[in-house]
Order: sequence, then C-alpha cells, then structure tokens
Amino acid sequence: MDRPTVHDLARHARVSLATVDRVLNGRPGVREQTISRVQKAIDELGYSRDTNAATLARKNPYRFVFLLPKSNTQFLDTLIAAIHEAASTHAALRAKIEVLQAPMRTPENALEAIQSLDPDALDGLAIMAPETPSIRDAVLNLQSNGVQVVPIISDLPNAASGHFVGINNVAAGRTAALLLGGFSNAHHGPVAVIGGQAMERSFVDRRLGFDAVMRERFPHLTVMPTIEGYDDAARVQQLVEKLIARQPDLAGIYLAASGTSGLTAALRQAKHAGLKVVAHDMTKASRAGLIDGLLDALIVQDVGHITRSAIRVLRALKDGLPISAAQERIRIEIFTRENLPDP
Amino acid sequence: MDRPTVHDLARHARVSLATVDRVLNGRPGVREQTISRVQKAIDELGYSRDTNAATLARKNPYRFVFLLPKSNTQFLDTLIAAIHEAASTHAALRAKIEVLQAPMRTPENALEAIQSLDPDALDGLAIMAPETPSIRDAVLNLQSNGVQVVPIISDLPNAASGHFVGINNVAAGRTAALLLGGFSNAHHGPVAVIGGQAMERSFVDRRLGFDAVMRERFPHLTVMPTIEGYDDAARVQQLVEKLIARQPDLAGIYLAASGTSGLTAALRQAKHAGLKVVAHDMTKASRAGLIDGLLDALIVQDVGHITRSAIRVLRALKDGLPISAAQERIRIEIFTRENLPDP
DNA sequence: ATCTCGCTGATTGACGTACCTCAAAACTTT
DNA sequence: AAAGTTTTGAGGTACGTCAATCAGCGAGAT
Repeated sequence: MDRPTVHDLARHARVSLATVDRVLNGRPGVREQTISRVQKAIDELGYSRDTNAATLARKNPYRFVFLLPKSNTQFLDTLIAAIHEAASTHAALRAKIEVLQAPMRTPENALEAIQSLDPDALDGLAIMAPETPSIRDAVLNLQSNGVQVVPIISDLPNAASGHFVGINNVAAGRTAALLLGGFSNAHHGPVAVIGGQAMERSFVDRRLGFDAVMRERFPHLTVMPTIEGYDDAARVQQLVEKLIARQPDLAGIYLAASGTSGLTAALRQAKHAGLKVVAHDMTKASRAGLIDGLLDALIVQDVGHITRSAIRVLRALKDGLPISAAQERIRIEIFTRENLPDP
Repeated sequence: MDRPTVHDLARHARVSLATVDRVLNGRPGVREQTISRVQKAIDELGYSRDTNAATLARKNPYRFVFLLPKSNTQFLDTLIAAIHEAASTHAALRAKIEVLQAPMRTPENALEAIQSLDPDALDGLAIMAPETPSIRDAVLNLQSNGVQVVPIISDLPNAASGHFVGINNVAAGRTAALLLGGFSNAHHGPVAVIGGQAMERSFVDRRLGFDAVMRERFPHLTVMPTIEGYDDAARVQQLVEKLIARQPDLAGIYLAASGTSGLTAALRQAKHAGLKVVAHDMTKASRAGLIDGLLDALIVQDVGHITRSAIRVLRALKDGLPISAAQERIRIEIFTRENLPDP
C-alpha cells in the first residue's frame, strides 16, 4: 500500500543505498550492469521519487534559464515579468531561475547564446527560438550533456522532442479564421495575414490552421500571401498603412505575431467598418485596441501559466517524474471587448 | 537570504519550539499573549511554512470531500472522473479525497448531507450547490468548526467567502451572447435561455452577463424569459421541442446549464439554418452535437483544472499559505467544430 | 500544605531523500 | 601475484516540520 522508498529499491536490487543514490542522481562510478539492476527494481516496484523529501534534502538549487529573443515587444515584456514573478515563488522550491536574451534575427546570435551556456552549471533550459538547423543542433548538444530543454511559445519539434509548453498554434490559427470569418459575415474581400519571420514555427502553424478553415468555411474571403512583420511595431505599422491604402476593400487582418502596437497605430487612422481584425496576446496596446474597437478579437496565451508550466516540466524531467499532459496543456483564451477581464 | 524556520521563530519570540508548533498548528494550551508574540515573530520574519517539510512530516493525511449534486448529468460524470484521477495523484501528497453526492432539488437534502459530515474528521470541503439560506448556514457552521470550504463551479458568495474555484460565470454569459449574436448575423428573432434551477448562482451570473451584452450589442434579438430545465436531459428535450414548435422564427438557444444531451436530441429533429445554439461543458453529447452541427459553439470549463485548483486552495487554506489568484483563475475555453481538440 | 490545572520548555524520533566520507571489495593490468 | 583502478558498501548528517512525551512552573482551589 505504501509507496516504495529508496530502501526498498536497495533491498530489491541487492545493492546498497549509496548505489541506488548514485543511479537515481546520475552520479558516476556505477557499472552498466548494476544500473540496469536498479532500473529493473524501479520498474518492478513502481518507485517514484518523493518530491517533498527530495527538495527538502537538496542543497544546491536547480538552475533553470529562460532564453528569449532580444527584441522589445510588449509581449516579451509581459513574459519576462511573469518569469521574474515565478522566480521569486520558486526560490522556496530550490530553483534558481534566470532570463537570458539574445538577438535572434540571425541564427548565429542565438547559437552563440546557447553555446555560451555551461552545461555543467545548468539543469534546464526553456527556449523560445525559431527552428533553424544550427539552433536545433545546439539544443541537441546541450541535451546530450544532461541539460533538459523545453521549447516554449514556439515549438522545436525536431530538437527538444516530447514536451512543448505553449498553445496549440494550429488550433489558434483555426480559431482566428473562425473569428474573422464569423465577424465579417457575408462581406467579400481580401484578408491579410501578418507574421513574424518565416522560420518561426509558431507562425507557420498558425498560418496552417488559418488557411485550412478559411478555405473550408469562408471561401468568399481570399487570403493574401504572408507579410513578414519581424515582430517589429514600426515595421508592422508601415506595412499596414500601405496595405490599407492599396486595398480599400480589405475585409480582414490577422496579425499572427508581435507588433500589435504598430497595428493599432495604423488602424487608428484608417479603420473602416467592414474591416475586421484579429491579433494575439494581451498587452497594453492590444488591450487598448480592443477597448477602442480597433481590434475585434484577441487570442491570448497566459504567460503566467506558460512560465509555471515550463518550470514544472523542467523539474519533472530532471527528477525523472512523469508529466501530466492534461495539466500542462496551455489554453487559448479569446477576448473581445465584451469579455475583457480587469487588468 | 535563507527563509526563516521554526527555530528562528522560537528564538525571535523567546519561546520554545514546542510553543511555536502549538501556535502554528492551532493546538490548545497557549495563552493569548504568547500566541500574539509568536504571530508578531511570524510577521516580522516573514515566515511561511515549508510545504515540503510539512507534508513529509505529516502523519495523518488531510481529508478533503467533494460534495456534489446527485443527478446523472454527463457533466457530473466528467467532473467525478477528474476528482478520482486527482485523488490517486494526491495520495502521494498526503491527502485523502472523497466524493459525496446528495440530491439537491430540495434544500433539505443538501443540508442533511452537509450536516452528516463530521467536522473533526474533515479538513476541507469543496462544494457545488445552490445558494439557499440553509446551505449557507450549514457551510458557515462547518467553517466555524475549523473546516475549510471552497465553492466550486457555482459560487456561494455569502457563505464561503474569499475563494471560488470556477469560471467567471458573468463573463461566460457575456461570451455566450457574443457568440450567439455574432453567429446569427443580421437575423432578427427571439432567443431562448435555458437554465437549471433559479437559485443556482452560476446560472444567475450567466444570465446576467448574457442579457447585458444582448441588450448592448444585439438589440435586434429579443431575449425570452428563462426556462428552467433542472439539469435534466429528458425535461430539456421536451422543452426545446415545444419551444421550436411554437416559435418557428427562433434565432438562438443558449443552454446555460446541464442537459445538453436532451438539447441535441431535440435539435436533431428540428434544427433549421437560422437557429444558432450555444451550450456549456464538454461531454459526449456536446462533443457529438458540435461535430454534427447541432451546436455552434461550446463554452467549456476544464474539470481537471477545477479539481486540482480546489485541492490546492483547500491545502493552502489549511496550511495558512497564500493563494496565488492568478494561478487559480479558471479559464473559459471556446470550442467550435473548427477547433475541437481530440478527445 | 497539598493538589490540580493551565501553560510552557526541553528533547526526541520520525518522514524520504541528498550528499558526503572512508574503507572494502571486485575487477584490470602489468 | 602484485599493483593499480573501478565499483560498491556502510554509515552518517542534514533538510524543516510534525507529533509526542515528560518535566517544571505558578496560580488558585481544597
């Protein structure tokens, strides 16, 4: 009935406590053969580490790093604030959490940032980055040195396999299409999609879902080719201004990346009744945009949840504990002017 | 730098460890004056209990009870399944979790169920019940006997004050209105709202939000008086069948309570293109209804999250720890046929 | 003067794991 | 077979709290 302890493991595997400890914590000096004996005991007894006792006994705190793009979007600001808040909470739980930012417009910079991390002084990495081959390799290299890696916000399916902490971006794209299509009723016209940069997995997925629903359900709206906004508000503003000037019959805009403040700035001048706009993430600009009627709907991922989930997942991976997929699923929230919560 | 321990408290308050323990755990045999000395030390040092050490040391597990209405809705089935799953997870965390069901159509039965609970053998109660005076009093009585109470799904604002675990039902109602109004475009016509029973706070709130948005944004739709479905599928089916027969120009139905299987059964016979339908909660029936096009949108609260959050809140209350409001906020999810996740 | 009772102190042993040391045993290599 | 290296064992301390025991103090009651 009671759950097995390390003592039970030792007895069952006919080794000493010290050996069990060495295996559990990946310390050196154990023969392959003995490791597998202990592993077998773990499987047979269904042992899992008692987290309470473990964190209580732990001397050195875990060290987790969040590696984010260096670009000053409002969304990143909210994300970083959430990380710092979680960091103070987790000080009690023996985890040291830091934020690192690196320019990611060119893969070289991101690579450099990853390589600057010392695998021996690092337990886990939560990373938000585009999926370039060099980044993928750097991540795989870190992992082979015992560092747990979790992609956040934007997935890296070919590198850190297994767990991604963020919304289902395909579903987000589908939802965006549904909202845009639903709001624009029977209007005909072109719909513009603005992304960040091409290699960003999150945008690729959103576009995928968006196009699928647009094609199936709203054939009267024609989706234009992607415009790259590089998550830069000034650039987005310019692009949108041009767009509206050239396409007076524009039926919708889907901003599937950052730069919302640029979007709302452009719309403030030029939005017409037929134009419906959907964007992502809750920031000062997007909130104001909703209230002022410049944005019609917002698809939101809660940065607090993402942060906490990433930390939980890193801990679980490090402790060899199972991850509850249902609990770690990050939800999409849809906000309009009507159901906007207090700040 | 390090967080203070009970030893620091004892030294600072110039009492013994035993006394600190008595104060912290509410055991008898300490003078008021001494209690406040210890309290002062707690405040000054910013002490908070180390949860890991506490659960590790705890001999007797916490005993938490979920008290739910006894009625066989599919939603309750999913909720109970979620509770049982959480129970098995929390066995390791020294908490015994049970489910109790009582008929709640009349307040007397619910009252009886609450009164049958022995306050001495109970640490926390998560309760889903309508807000009647007698239930409120029974809850207050339990609380004064040291039992922590948290309302779930449906709030009890005048009894268990402070923490409610569930979605913001006013916002849910607003969202429902937005969806119904948005989907039905320029159609005119009556919109029906079906509730459970009048005293249920969750329904009252939903109705409030729904009406507000309907009035403000969709004046071309006229909202009919509430129909009480008593969360009973057969009754809902009958009511909807009659409704559609009598009101051939019906523009929308908002089912703000349980009984979705009855709704879809009725719609399967009679739904016409102009009729838009919004309901709550993910069940077998509502899922099928979405896929078959009988329901246009679903407002969903994740029962797993609600369950886990309720347990966390009860633990935190019992341990005298702060509750992170941001973390415990339960989110609304909106599903349509287009963004329905795999089961 | 003794007894009871309410309050407080002092001390101790869990709980399950991490982390460390020292020495012994088991293999390898020469 | 000796010397060297790797692997394993035995045992202890620490983490912070809970829970229990026993002893002692003073105040009021008998």
